[in-house]
This record gives sequence, C-alpha cells and structure tokens, in this order.
Amino acid sequence: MPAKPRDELLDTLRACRLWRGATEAAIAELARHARIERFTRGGVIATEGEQADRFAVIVTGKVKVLHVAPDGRELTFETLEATEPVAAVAALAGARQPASIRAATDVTLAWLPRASLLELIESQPAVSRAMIADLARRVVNFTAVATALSLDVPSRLAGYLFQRALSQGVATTEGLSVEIGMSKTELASSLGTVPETLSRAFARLRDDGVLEVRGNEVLVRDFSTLARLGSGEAD
Amino acid sequence: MPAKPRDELLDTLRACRLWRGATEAAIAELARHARIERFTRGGVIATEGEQADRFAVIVTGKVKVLHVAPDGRELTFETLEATEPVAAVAALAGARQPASIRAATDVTLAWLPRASLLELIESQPAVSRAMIADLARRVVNFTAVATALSLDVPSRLAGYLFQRALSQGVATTEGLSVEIGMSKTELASSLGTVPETLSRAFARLRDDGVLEVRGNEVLVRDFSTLARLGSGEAD
DNA sequence: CGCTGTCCTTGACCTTGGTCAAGCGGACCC
DNA sequence: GGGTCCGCTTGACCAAGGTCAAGGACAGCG
Repeated sequence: MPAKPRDELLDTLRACRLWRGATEAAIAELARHARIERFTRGGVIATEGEQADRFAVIVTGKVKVLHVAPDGRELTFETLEATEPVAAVAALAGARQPASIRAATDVTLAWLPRASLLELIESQPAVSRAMIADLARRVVNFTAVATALSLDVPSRLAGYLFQRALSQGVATTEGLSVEIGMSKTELASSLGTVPETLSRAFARLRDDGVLEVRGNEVLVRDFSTLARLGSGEAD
Repeated sequence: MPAKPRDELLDTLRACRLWRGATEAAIAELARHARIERFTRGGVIATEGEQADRFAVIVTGKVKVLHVAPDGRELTFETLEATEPVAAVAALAGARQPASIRAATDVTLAWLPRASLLELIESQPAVSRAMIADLARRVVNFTAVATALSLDVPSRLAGYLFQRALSQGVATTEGLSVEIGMSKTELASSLGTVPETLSRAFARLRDDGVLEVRGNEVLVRDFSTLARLGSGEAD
C-alpha cells in the first residue's frame, strides 16, 4: 500500500543525496515547487541540446542517461534510480543538456525549477558541501568512462564484471557468482558497443577460461585475470 | 622583469577561478601553505591511480592532463595554463587521480594541501558557489568529450575546428582563417588518435572541399559542412 | 498446440583506424 | 656545405569491431 502522494514526494526529496543535510523546512519549500510528471517505459524525458531550466528527482522507476549517435547507436552513460537527481548538472551549469534522458521503466518524476536549487545553495551551507562532493565524484567517474572507451570490448566487459563482482558477487559452491544487473542488450549499450560484439566478448572470456556464462549469471573462474584485463593491462 | 616570487604567487592565487570571490585574507592564508615546485617540459606531475592528498595551481607554464593506454597511446583530456587549478577535482572528491598529469612546457606549480581547499569551502560561501559552477561545467565538458569519441576522426577534427573557428577565427580576404593552436601531433592526441590518422582526416576534409590546409593554419571553405560534421550528423 | 516476438548467438563481410616503413621538408648545428 | 633530428605525410597492411543475415531458445498468447 503506497504512501499518500504528498508523503511519498517528501520522503523522496528528503532522501536525495544532492541536498543531504538540508533542513526540513528547506525540503518542504522544495516540495512546494515540485511538479509531478509520469512517463511510460521508453518515454523521452529530455533531449540532448535543449536548455536545462529545470531538473528532476526520481520518485519511482529508473531513467537512462544516454547519447544517441548520428547513426542511431546509443551509449548509456548511467542508469539512475529512485531519489537520484536527473539533469541537475546541466541545470546548475546553466547549460544545455549534454545528453538525452529516457525512461528505462515506467517513471514518476518530481520536476523542480533551476531557481529552487540555486536558492537552496545560497541558504544551506551543508548543501554546498554535499553538492561539491557529488559533482567532484561525477567528474572522476566521467574520466573513468572516457578512459574505458580506449580499451577493447573484452577488457571493458572484464572491468564491468570485476566492479560488479566486488560489489554484488556471491560465493557459491561452484565459485564466485555475479548477476549482470540488466539485459545483455542494455549492458552492450553501457559498454559503448552492440549486442553482437558483447556476445563475442563473453565467448572470448569463456574460451580463455576466465568465466562461465549462464544466462544472466556469470561464474568467475579466474578472478585475477578478470581484474588484470579490467584495469587496462594488455592481454 | 618578473615580480618577486611571493607577489607572483599571490597574484596567481588571486586570479584562480576556483575561489573567485574569496577574501584577501583567505588568499593570503592559502599562500602560507603553498609549496613551490618546478618541472621541466615532459616532467611527471602526477600519475593515474595515486592518492590525491594535495592539488596545485599553475604559476607559469602549461600542463597536460592525459590518459596513457596500456599500449602507450595517449589521450589528452585538457591542457591547463597559468592560474588554473590542477588535480583539484580528485582532491575534492578524496579520490585517486583519474588521469596522469605532465608538464607541457617548463612549469612552476604552487602545491596546496587538500585541507586548505576544504577549509576555504567551509569559511567562504562565495567560494562554494564558484566551485559548484566550475565543477558542473566540467561534468558537462567531459560528457561532450565522451560523446565526441563516438564520432569518426574526420568529424572529431571538424568539431574541433568549428569550435576553434567560433572563438579564434579571423576573416581574411581568402576566407575564414583558423590557427590550430598546437602541433598536429598534440592535436592528434587531444582528438584521441595518432598523427597518421589525423593527417588523413585533414586530407579527407581538404579533398571534400571543406577546408584548405597551410601548415598550422586552416582556411575554412565550407563553414556549414564543417558545422554539420562537427555536431555529429553523418556525412 | 503452434505462432509470434524478443533476446541472444554465430557466421560472413567490410569499414575504420592503428601500425609499420619509407620519404620529404625545414631547422639547427657542426 | 652536409648531417641529423623532428614533424608531417603517404602507402601497405592488419586487427577490432560494426553490419547484415540467419537461426536458436524461450516466453506469452490465441
């Protein structure tokens, strides 16, 4: 049984890491300016290049931040979940959207005007600190994305699986098991490639004895090789 | 005739955009913790992966921020000049260096401890604002770098020349003239490729009638095609 | 039950771009 | 003058990976 919409909105805003440390009054003030909008799976939330005069917080569902290349291929930068901010960086910078945003599932968003964010920064010093830390982390992350693109696809896959093994890996009687957290088609897009090539990369790692593939679960056979490939050393 | 070292340091710190709006006292406090270090061209200032417990401001010279791929190829993310902060993002995030940093010319740096930066944020609200704006801009920029890597080399070159034409282009009797601001080898690295491929990309654009190459100067013949290619539309 | 759609895999092909090697012009230096 | 770097260009080659087409596995559905 879901909470009343108003409470759900307040809970979501309270949980958003962007203004961790803000007072309850400031959160309530934010909520007063929020406008709820729903999207169905695949819906276009924002398009690369449009002016960012507002941003959103995810109330329910997931969204993807992606770049659509001229030939239609897609590169997914990140997938965001409930309580995470959407398009906030562009709003802060007063810039155009550097990437497109689409609903990865059915989604409920709380739109907030850019001005609310700026006011919050002015009035709440703690918010500035949280925001600086968050932004700095994102810059570091994007650098990592860019450097990963200089590796070949099997290495990028190894890197993903390695990170995933660290955070989600489960030791079983058969070895270290890792669930890839999305469909392989989506994973391909996150890694900046297409399903066919991803499939070959899996086959390559399997044939080299690094792992075993079982549907959406991977058994890691040779963890150190996975780590070595993933951190960019040649094979 | 150069200013006395102490004055030069203060002038540099005052001009750094990261803490625009800070009081003179705060700047002087920063200067007290600064440690000057000199590097000759090519010197290694920081290496990818090392802990970032300090950052620097460039007093004189230029530095390059780059990623060295396992096979030795280099991708230059950005070239920084006097008064610009170096490695500040990693220091803010408390992260490891996401990229390597090298002296592009002979360089004088003023190293500052990470703690000084954090104190500055605490004590000077204006600094927080400047820093948030700066970081947000960088996130947007890095997104652009990542999306550019999904284009082919001629398009990336067209994009660079288009931006450069907007900011530095000079109308002459022969047409719009653009100086490429670095050696072609360096440009190749900035575009994530090698000199041979860059040379072919120039040849391609020349043969298609888009531009004329004269050493380090380029005459733009077909500005709209340059813009179209550079913004990612297929040719 | 088969039909259809979706996701994944595999094989054949071809484009992009990196590598290697050679050559060329300019700058600097005996 | 003649080296000899160094930056740039060009040609020949090759590997990575994207495209296209075909087929398999599996779910949902009439």
